[in-house]
Amino acid sequence: MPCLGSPSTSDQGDLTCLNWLHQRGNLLPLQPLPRMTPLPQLESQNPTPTRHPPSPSKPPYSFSSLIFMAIEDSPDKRLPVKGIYEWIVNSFPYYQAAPGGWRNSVRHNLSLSKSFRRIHRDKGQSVGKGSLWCVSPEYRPAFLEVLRKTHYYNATNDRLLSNTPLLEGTDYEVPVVSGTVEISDSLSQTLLLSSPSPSALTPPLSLNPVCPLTPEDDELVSMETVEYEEAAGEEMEKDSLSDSGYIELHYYQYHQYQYLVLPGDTELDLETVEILQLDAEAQEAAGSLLDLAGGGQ
DNA sequence: GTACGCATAAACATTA
DNA sequence: CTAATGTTTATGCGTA
Repeated sequence: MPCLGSPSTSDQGDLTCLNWLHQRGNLLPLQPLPRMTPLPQLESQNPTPTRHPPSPSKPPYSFSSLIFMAIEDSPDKRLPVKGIYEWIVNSFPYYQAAPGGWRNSVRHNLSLSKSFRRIHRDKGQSVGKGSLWCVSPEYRPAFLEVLRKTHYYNATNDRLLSNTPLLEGTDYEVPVVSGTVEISDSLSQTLLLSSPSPSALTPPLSLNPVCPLTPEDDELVSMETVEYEEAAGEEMEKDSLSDSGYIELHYYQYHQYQYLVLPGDTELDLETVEILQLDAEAQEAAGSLLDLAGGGQ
């Protein structure tokens, strides 16, 4: 599905689209990152840095945002912890020299935040330790909003930033989204149109689940698999059914209206969908969305 | 003063 | 056993 909102005519969805985010060069600082203390291997490659303070300062992004960007920047929209580490280190040299505690913070965020979901690796594909992590689709708009605000703050406060200790000497501005930015095919499939509601907290029902819980992806636990295994009485991951990926898989968006299409073509309005999402999360391992919908099918 | 979000540290359990 | 990973608790700080 193409990016709704007619990219050629609409600027509205630009910042909610991740075209700028997906492009490594756009996501990351366009200029070499300044650093406060020399990083030998990098300094040797760039012996004459321009206008650089000696050391990289801390990026203006929270750990949650960093994790989000790392996952979003991955081809499959899912990363192991190690992959998240690597992305952060590669993207923000601050963390190359930073004490190791930030890795603890990353893991802490992954575990504690409802924004991220853990996916068990397939046994056959289990190369390396641990699980893969993805972004919960319903939290993606909030992340985008945070990044957008960070972007605007940085983009419109250059002078202020230069006087702000936290950002002093940094160039972490997320580039202004341009309508001419090329969009990869895979990303264009996941572009979402911002909700008509101005509220960033309103889940704007992405067109595709960012957390790729697609049935055809045999590396992940599809909802069909969940239902099957639950029916078979096998022990399931605690919150797998509360994963709104089931809902997201059936999202369609028609112009400004969004519907949840339940199996059986039952359409619900946005408000009902949101209630259902909340209920689904509150009632983890709830047996049936149809039951939540009030008898349903 | 309080609540909240975030960062950080640490202890502990699990797993490859 | 070791290291990586994952969970949980505690604490401090800044901000609304």
